[in-house]
Parts: sequence; C-alpha cells; structure tokens
Amino acid sequence: MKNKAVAEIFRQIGEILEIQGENPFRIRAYLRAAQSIESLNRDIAKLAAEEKLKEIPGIGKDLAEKIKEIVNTGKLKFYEQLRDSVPEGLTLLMSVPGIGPKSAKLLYEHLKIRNINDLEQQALAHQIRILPGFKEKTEENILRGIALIKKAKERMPLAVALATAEEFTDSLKKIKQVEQIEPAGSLRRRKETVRDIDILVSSRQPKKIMDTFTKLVQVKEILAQGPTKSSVLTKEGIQVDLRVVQPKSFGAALLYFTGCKEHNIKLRQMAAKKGVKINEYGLFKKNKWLAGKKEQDIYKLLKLNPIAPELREDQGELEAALKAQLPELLELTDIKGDLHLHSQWSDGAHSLGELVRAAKVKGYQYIAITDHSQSVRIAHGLSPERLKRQIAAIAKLNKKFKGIKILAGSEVDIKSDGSLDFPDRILKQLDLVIAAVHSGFKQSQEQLTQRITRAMENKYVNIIAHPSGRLLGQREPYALDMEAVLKQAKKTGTWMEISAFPDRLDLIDINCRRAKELGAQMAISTDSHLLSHLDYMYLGVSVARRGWLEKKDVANTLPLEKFLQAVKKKR
DNA sequence: GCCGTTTTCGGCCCGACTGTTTTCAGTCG
Repeated sequence: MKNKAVAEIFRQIGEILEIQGENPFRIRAYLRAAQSIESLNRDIAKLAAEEKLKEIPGIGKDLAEKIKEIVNTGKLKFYEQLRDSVPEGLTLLMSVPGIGPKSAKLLYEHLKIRNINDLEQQALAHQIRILPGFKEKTEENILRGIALIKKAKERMPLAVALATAEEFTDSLKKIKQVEQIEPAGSLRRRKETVRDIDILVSSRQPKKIMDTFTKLVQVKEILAQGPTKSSVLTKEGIQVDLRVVQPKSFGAALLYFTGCKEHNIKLRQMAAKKGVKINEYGLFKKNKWLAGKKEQDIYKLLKLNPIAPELREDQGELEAALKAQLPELLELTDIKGDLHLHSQWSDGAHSLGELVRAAKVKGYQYIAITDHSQSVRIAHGLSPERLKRQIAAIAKLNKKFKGIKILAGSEVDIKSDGSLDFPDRILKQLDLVIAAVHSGFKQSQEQLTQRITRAMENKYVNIIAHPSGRLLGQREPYALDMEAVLKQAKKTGTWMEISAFPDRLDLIDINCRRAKELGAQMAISTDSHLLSHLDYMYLGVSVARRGWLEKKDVANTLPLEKFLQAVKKKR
C-alpha cells in the first residue's frame, strides 16, 4: 500500500522538477526510483525499518532519507515545498499528448494556463499561437490531444488488450508483404493492464502495410500516419501503434519496442561497455551491423542468456541472464489441472458433466469442483446437505469418465473472525478445500491478516483463493500484510492461488516472486463460472511467469498421483 | 540523484518525428 504512495510522491517530484528545468538526470533518478519502488515485492515501510532501503536499485543516501521521512511522518517536506512552488494542476498539462515540461512552463508563464480546461479555452480562442514557437498547427495538435485524453481509455485489462491485438494481427497477416508480425510493448510483457497496443511488422514494403492498417474497419480515427509508423484509435477508444521495419532489424526492433524502458537502457549501457551500440535497427560495432534479425542474437552477443519478455522489467533479469541464473519459466502446457471451478450447484452456468467434458478437451488429468459454501447466499452457496449430495454426484461422475479425476472440493468462505463456513467434519470429506474472503473487505489490516492466516492453519485448507481480493479497475485490494500471509503459506504448506480470471490476476506478479523467495507454493486456477472461462488459464500462467515462477513452484503442474499426495500432505 | 572490474567525480541510451525552423528544440517511446 505504502509503496504506491511513496512512488507517487517521487513521480510527482520528477514531474515538477521537469517543469522547473532541473538537471535531467536528477529527474530521471526520481522517476526511476518511483518505478523501482512500485515494482518492489517487499513492503517499503518494513525495508525502511530494517535499514535496507539502499538495497533497492536507484535508491541512494538521499532518497533513502526521503523514504524514511514519508514512512515515519506520512509526508515529505521537500515535496510539499516543491508542490507549493508550482500551481496545482500544472503537471496535469503534461498528460496532454504533445505537451511536455517546456511547453507546460511556457503556457503557464505567458498565458497563466494552469489546467487542461484553461488550455482548451485558450486554444479555441487562438491565444496559443501568439507564443514563440507555437503556431496554428500546434494549437490544432493541442486540441486533438485534449480530445484524445477525453476519448481514449485509461489502461485496459490484459485480456482486452490481447483480444484487440489479435483482431489487428489477424487482419494484417492477410497482407502478403507482411513477413513477420508480433505485438510488442507491455502487452508482450503481459503486464496486467495495458495502455496502448504496439504491433511490429517486418516488411520490405512498409507503405503498403500502412495504407491497409489505417483503413481497417476497426479504425475509427487516424492519429498519425508516417512511412514506417502510424497510430490509430479504435471504436472502443483504444490506441494502436504500428511500426514497420526491414526483416534484418525485426529482432532489434522487437527488443526495443517490447521494453521496458529501463531494461532497454540497461541493455544499451551494457552494450556500450563492450564497445558496441544497440538501436532499433540492430547491434553495431562502429558502423558495422552485427545482429538484429532475432532478439536472441543480440542477447547472445552481449553474453546474456535470452530473457523472456515477461521478465523484462529491470528487476534483476539482466544480472541473472549474465550469470546464467534465469528461471526456467512455467509454460501453459505444464498445467495438469484446474482447481477452482463453479457449477450450476452454486453460481456457475454449467452442469458437472459439461465441466468435465470441457476439461478433458483441455487435456487435464484432474479438476476440482469448488462451489461456494453456505454463507455466500448471493452465489447460492451449498448447505452441508447439498454438498453431501454433490460429493455423491461427483463420485458417480468419476466412475463414468475415464482419464480424468474429478475432485470434490469447496470454495469455503472465511468468515469475519477467521473461522470457516464448514466445520472440519465436513471439510474432511472433501478432496480439496479452497478458502477465500468474500465479505468484510473494510476490516483493518490486522484483522484481515489474522483472519486469513488463521484460516491457513486449518489442516484441510489447501489453497487461499484470490488472496488480495482486488478487482482490476473496480475494487482495490483489501488491507493485508502480504508478507505475513506468504510466510504463513510457507509455514503451513498452504498454496496461494493465482486466479487467472481476467479481472483478478491475483496473487499479483510481484507477490508471486516474493512467495517463491520465501519458499511458498502457488496454484493457478481459472475460477470458471462458464465453460469459456476455462480458457483463461494462460492469463494465470502469464502472471506466474512475470513472478519468475517455475514448474516446481506451482502445485497443479504435478501429475495426478503426485498431486493427490501433495494435497494430503497437509492433513 | 545515483553509481563505480576504467571513475568517489563525471558520467548518465538512442533515435524518430514534428513543427518550427534554416539547424534545432521539444516530445515520445
């Protein structure tokens, strides 16, 4: 929780310093620190208390002191003074595409423009073209920029981005001049939310590609169109950028457009130390092209093991690649079963038989039926009597279906005091128990942490489902001492669920990585309520990969017999 | 402001595009 707050303050400081025309490297230090803290998998307050802040990349003596001040007092004097020195909202001007720190400053100093409304009015009144270096075209661009932020979506969930990207790549693949095509950017890194969609194409005839792209039916508006780069807005308000390079540069360009930015910067620094240069066209010694067709070729020349896109966040992956210590990341095909499924018995849409057949098509060795427990009334939770009947029904199905084991399970509600919705004598009859919080989200961090860690002590509880409770773009995670929960997971042998459901993706990536460090295990499940939801498993795998997880870190990669043993181990 | 198998001071990724300019600054990724 605190991490986000600290990162936000540093980001604000960076932006204000930009407007003030400070040393660009000092600005970058703040912005880099912000990013570093945001993707940290430890609680910043704890690190501060342990005097370990300087271990965070990008944090030195000065910033460590500032973090301590924020953690201890809830505010930062330096920031407050800085904030008072510029009008409120001025940094917001920079959110308009085309307006950077220099323009923002100029607009304020000459025209007293201090927010986007002012900006729009002055542009409409043709007052901006009076400024030095500004003319009609700039005015038009400002108005377009404002219209764009009004229209364009904020970040969208990964699943939406992937579907949109696929629509575009499917259309573009039909052009015969397209040699290779690949979505890049944060989408390729499988970040949980994505701002815009970057697509890279290699072709010897870029113009042909651009013409087709900007005329696709999905396109509502063309934002920019050049010979090798174009941007459009879809009907849904999603920005899609297309870039075309020569086949010789496809790998170098893919590396560059995939990012993240800090990963690229560090990579280029490493290259510079070896006396070579990397840009989006390739790796060069003097002016001689040495590599660029494939990403791996470039990593190889820098003596780095190839790095999966999901790891490229400048979180130690380059250092690990140098030492050949990268994880062997989990693959979708490693998953042997789905452990969180709802049927018609509670709030799912399909019968048990339909679920089993669909799971068989997926090639799973086992699935768990985990309908809600009695307290979750809104989801038609099962009473002990109904659960008993369901267990019998599942036993019958196991006789009927060969080649797949159906586990009788339950998603048992963790009540507000940490007790479970079913007594042990009932849980005992189940093959697999998932426990989850479904109410009382407003409890204090202490209460919630205690509630969940207490549930984990129950020997029948195998998995904690969607541990943070967040819903992307809809509900913040509840207050939880995740470090304590993950330690409890290790101690009790309880698995942490990575919910592959698109709105959840919870446990989140950075906590997966921390869980692994602490020796805890995960389980990836879809929380399906419809048959089509079974397909979401790949999203959970993406989260796991971003969390550096390997096959051995995920319980449902085990083949049936070993998995059943693992389930019983806690009892 | 950070950081160090060249450095505790002097570096800090690299290029495209745009609009405004006659050679470049600002912005973006």
